[in-house]
Amino acid sequence: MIPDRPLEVLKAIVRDYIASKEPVGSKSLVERHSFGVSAATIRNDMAILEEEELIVAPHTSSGRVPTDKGYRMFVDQLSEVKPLSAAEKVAIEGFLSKSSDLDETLGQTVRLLSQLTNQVALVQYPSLGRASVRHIEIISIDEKRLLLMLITDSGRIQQHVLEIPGGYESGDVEKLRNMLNESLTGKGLAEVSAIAKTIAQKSTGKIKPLAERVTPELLALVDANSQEKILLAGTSNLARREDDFPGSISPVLEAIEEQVVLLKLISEMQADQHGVSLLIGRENSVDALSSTSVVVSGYENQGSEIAKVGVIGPTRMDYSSNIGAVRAVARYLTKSLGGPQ
Amino acid sequence: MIPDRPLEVLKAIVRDYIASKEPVGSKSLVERHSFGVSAATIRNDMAILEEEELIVAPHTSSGRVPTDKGYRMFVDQLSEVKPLSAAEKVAIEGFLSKSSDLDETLGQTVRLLSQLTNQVALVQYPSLGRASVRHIEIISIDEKRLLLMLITDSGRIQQHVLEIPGGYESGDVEKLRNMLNESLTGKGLAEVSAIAKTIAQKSTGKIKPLAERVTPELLALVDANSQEKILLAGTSNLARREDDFPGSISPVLEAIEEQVVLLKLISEMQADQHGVSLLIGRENSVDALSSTSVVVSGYENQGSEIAKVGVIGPTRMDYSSNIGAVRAVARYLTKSLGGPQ
DNA sequence: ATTGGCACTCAGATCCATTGAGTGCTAATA
DNA sequence: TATTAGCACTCAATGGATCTGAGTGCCAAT
Repeated sequence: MIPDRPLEVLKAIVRDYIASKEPVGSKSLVERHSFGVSAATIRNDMAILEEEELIVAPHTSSGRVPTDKGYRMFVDQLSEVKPLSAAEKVAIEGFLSKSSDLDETLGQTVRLLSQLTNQVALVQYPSLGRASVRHIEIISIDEKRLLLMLITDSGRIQQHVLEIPGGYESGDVEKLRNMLNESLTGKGLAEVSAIAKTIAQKSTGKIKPLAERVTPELLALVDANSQEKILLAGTSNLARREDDFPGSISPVLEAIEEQVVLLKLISEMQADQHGVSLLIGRENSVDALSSTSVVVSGYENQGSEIAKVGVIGPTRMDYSSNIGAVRAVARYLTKSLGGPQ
Repeated sequence: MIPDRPLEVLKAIVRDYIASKEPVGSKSLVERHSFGVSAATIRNDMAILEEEELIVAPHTSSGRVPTDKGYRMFVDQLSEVKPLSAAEKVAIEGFLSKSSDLDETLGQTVRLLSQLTNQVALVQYPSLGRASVRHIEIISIDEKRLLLMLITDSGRIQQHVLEIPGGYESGDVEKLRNMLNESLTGKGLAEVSAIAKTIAQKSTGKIKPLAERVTPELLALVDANSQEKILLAGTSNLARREDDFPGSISPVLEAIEEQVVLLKLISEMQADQHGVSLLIGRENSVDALSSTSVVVSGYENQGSEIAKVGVIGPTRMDYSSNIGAVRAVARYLTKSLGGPQ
């Protein structure tokens, strides 16, 4: 539909605009790229692009700026993403090497990604939806308090302190723990609810009150944590690009801090071509984020995607390297979880 | 040293400036407050204040703005802080009522405080420095992996997954756990290091390799977590007050995200008069934070201060209500920890 | 000690002319 | 038919120049 050279012109416009932040005109275009044609010809091509709403002129007579649609075409045309530099690879490897628990890993990942891209990085905690129980533990803290823990196969650990006003006997606790583990280990979280209830009912004698105290808390734990969660890093990177946002950045920051919104956004995204999915500008439904783009990729554990990791920044971002970084980090994260975890 | 009326004038200037963001002049001052004297008189008073560097004129002939020193005098004169509104009290009580573990409590606290004050709120995790061991737990995750947990008396829970390439026997694990708990429960974290080492040495037979694998990790756990930690919320509140920062907010945001800097800052602060301590503008040593003020208060567990909670915002902030909110939240937090925890 | 009066200052708003990068169109050219 | 040179036109941005007004500092009078 769109001829070849105009497409090249679009790419050049996007690249120049990303680099300079200035609307780019026909003259500077022929200077910086060797199209082998004159500025007038480029102008004709630009007329086509404008016709297709891939670029717009901010003011009647100034250079052109890519529209969301223009950026979209640009990234869809992107045949290969910018590979990471050696230094960046070293950074990733270095971080990968330390095996540690999920919390630490995700915390480090998100900071790493934000430094790599100079954008706001985000990582979603593995959703408990598809997870299954690896282990349930009940630990005595003191005479009247127990710590209930739920460990899932994705490595996520949830805990809650519960008080037993009347105290408890450690033998009972152990029995209950064994009962719970026997019937729940390996089960999907969705099933926990039903099973745990029958355990509470079936239990007899001294254990019964304890079981009736503990199982609701266990359900609350499952529940409270099928609640998704996102880790953010590098918010100040957004502020540094202040002038990429019309008016003020504060609504943008507010929207980003609003986990629910972000979660909805990224969970609806489906990976495309490069294993990475992105929303450009108004492609996302959140008004405050209309001048930002989101780049995410899924990361996996045991072969299936468990959550997403990515960055969010101004529409005028370096898509190529951001896509590269997000993809790389997602892969390494997958590897990292597959290994020690 | 400074006569009465000029002091009143200073207070009025601070209040008006906080409310309006406009440099305040003698005329508007006599209009809005009933000093019972003329503008010319106020001007004389202002000359005194300027002499003392409590106020400055941004431009040769415009109204005056408080200096850091002026704000300082203002808060030191503050006899009583603004009490919380009924709605705010309800909010705090509501949040207090849910007993939950430390992570949740702190997370909710920091969000609450940020909403209450419309500032960036921060809460420091209880420092492990003075904490002592409440319980050590080792949980089997699967054949080759153990989860090591350290629970301190402040309720902080630390965990780390460790791999035992050669596998282990559950009996050994239990023995080791008992040994560790017997000798470490109740001990201060500082002592853990020495004691744990002797345990590793004294242990014999089958347990020895396991002990030698586990104790270093335990130390790492103690170590990694005497590393202080801060929780932040409401970063966008800073952005909303963009124009209170000369140039750009981004260096401010960067400084705030830099936990180390923040930690150093607040750990050096000593509570004064209202049980709250504050750093105003350049009173703090971080350059990027020269136009912000920090308001913190300590919160306690078992009678001694374990960490700090507070807000950070532009120097031009409503000190009275922020001090009130921080103090209230610190108290409730103390109560909340004293109760369920 | 306080006040009215007055000359003075200076940031900010408003207006205007200039500049120049960039456009769209047309007629000529390959 | 595609490309190009040429040209008139547009309009944001820039830089004075001028005006305005809030606010000051000072002095003489009370």
